[in-house]
Amino acid sequence: MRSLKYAILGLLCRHPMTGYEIAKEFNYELAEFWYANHSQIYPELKKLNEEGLVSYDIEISGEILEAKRYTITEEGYKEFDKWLNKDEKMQKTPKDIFRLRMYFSGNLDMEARIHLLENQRQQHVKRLNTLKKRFEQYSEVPPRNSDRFGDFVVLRGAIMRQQNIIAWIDECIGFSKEDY
Amino acid sequence: MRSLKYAILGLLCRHPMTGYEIAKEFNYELAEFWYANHSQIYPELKKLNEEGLVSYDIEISGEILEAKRYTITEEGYKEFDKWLNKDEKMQKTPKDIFRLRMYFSGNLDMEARIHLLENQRQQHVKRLNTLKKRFEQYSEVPPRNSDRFGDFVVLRGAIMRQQNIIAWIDECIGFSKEDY
DNA sequence: TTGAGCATGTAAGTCGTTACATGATTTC
DNA sequence: GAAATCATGTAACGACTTACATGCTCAA
Repeated sequence: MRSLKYAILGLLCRHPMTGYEIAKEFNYELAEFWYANHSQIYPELKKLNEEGLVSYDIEISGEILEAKRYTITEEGYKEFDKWLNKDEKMQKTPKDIFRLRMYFSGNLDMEARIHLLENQRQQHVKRLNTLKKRFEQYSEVPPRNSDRFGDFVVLRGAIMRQQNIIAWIDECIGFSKEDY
Repeated sequence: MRSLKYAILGLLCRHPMTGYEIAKEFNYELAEFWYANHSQIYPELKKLNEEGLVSYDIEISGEILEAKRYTITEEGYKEFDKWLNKDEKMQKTPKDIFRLRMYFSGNLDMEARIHLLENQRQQHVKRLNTLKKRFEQYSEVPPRNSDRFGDFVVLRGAIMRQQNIIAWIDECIGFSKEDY
């Protein structure tokens, strides 16, 4: 499916970037729904360049240190736009190790089960608070044709997702504590 | 991490199964949070057998057709139990192509964006209805030390997750339609 | 001068998908 | 007799992770 290809092209639509900057982006804002390590990004950029979808200029910092600043080409933009407009089948529900564990939780006693749930809950609450903090920067919905609109809706989605997981965990804790 | 290993061991804790049956399970109930194809399962079972975590007996249907029915060993159960009790770090948020698309939706005009959202919404509603139907079999919460308890909580989690995604999509549609 | 961050790359290995490959049994 | 389902396996490829490998720049 070459998803990484489109993730990179999409970022380059905004403005030219180096591989290093793309990697940072993939480990901060985008990390809510996409990520990649530099070891995947550099080869992909090389490939995109060979395919004529991006080009680059070399920038020098100090005396020697080189950085390749990549720009999307006309052809690259066309391909990205085609992808962006394409209807897609809903993706398979993602694998979730914690849910797998809960699926098998009949093998656990009450204390162990609740311990696992509380531990997971705590981590998700922490995550949620980070997201909420980041959300504070938006005093209103950004213009819908701006880049910030995209940032805004996925951040909102990430918050809702976290809240939902916490609600589920709370239900699970409740079910585990009740006596039947 | 060998997650597939533990998914298989967990299933075999319930009762002995053939590779074919495991594959079916991974494409029906478990599909809400785990899945694997037979091409991954057969080699894994072979490996687990070599490691002494499972054993098998050969069953014959008709005249010739052989099936290997796998049973978890004492050692296999011990390893599974150790894994099940282990606290785990919250997993990275899963990759989500539709969210990636929405992140870049500033490049789309209103009609195109809403079209994508409506299309996705429809698929998620359909999925939700299937899940709700499956949920009807539970008139009450199953005993918490039974296998059905695990089935129940993950199904409940899948329903909540679907509802949440739909709520997010609806918000996105709302934001896209408003005028600023 | 030392450490954090900038910057790029490759290699080995694991995980997962799709396709290839074969054949038996049951049900209509 | 045909089709669906049972049953098992391998091969090739692509996606992703972890580790290896190197060297520069800037600020404290």
